[in-house]
Amino acid sequence: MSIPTLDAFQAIADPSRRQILGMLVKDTQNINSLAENFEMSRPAVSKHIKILEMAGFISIQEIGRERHCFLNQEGFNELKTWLNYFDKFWNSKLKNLEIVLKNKK
Amino acid sequence: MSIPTLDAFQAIADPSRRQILGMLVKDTQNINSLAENFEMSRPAVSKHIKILEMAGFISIQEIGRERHCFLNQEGFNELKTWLNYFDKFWNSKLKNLEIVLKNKK
DNA sequence: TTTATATGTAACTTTTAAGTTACGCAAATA
DNA sequence: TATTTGCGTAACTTAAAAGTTACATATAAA
Repeated sequence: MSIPTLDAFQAIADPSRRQILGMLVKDTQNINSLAENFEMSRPAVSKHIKILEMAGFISIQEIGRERHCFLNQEGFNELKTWLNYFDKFWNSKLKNLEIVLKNKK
Repeated sequence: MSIPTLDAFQAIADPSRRQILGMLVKDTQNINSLAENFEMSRPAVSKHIKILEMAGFISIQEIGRERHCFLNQEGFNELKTWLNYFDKFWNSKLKNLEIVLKNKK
């Protein structure tokens, strides 16, 4: 785990981290209740959460000694922006096809 | 590099691989012309391309001894599907807010 | 037909990521 | 106030990813 990355793409590369995000769709959860769902140790889950937080996928609200995790749209938006860039490509390809078909007529 | 992964999320985790995808937006390119843009060796680029292909981000058309790479929508769609799942979450959060505001009036 | 080009692959090294255990510390509870 | 709970972190190990060089091979060009 070592140094946590800030990169959104790397953050979601790990299946456990995607699973954590999936769990937070339903409820806000603290670190321990998230960790209960995994085979791995709590510190391991804790590190995953740190990576997700730094990459903008989750935010954490500290309530006493507990840390409540919830989804943060930022990270997701970063991915969307990237995907949108390629959508322009598909759209222009589609347009080219239309032009070709039009000329054939 | 070793065994190429089939996972779309892992495929785009690597910055060089995202760069390769970016290069293919403009033109279909063969392996060598893609490799020219990188500091790393050609075999390294070749392996990245294999991973991108297996994850459904690019397709390859063999023309003689050359292999022409172009974007494939499949991989991108896999990511979109994943993101859409979370969009439901944001939408329901928004709806809850609307209900709260409505009740306040 | 010799040579150059475009590639894949195997064997290896290096780097990085992911996990572990052992600890410390502050907040809640008994 | 002693104890339990909910964490973070450091030090370490293991596993996987990313890169390298050295080859082999098929196609194209001289």
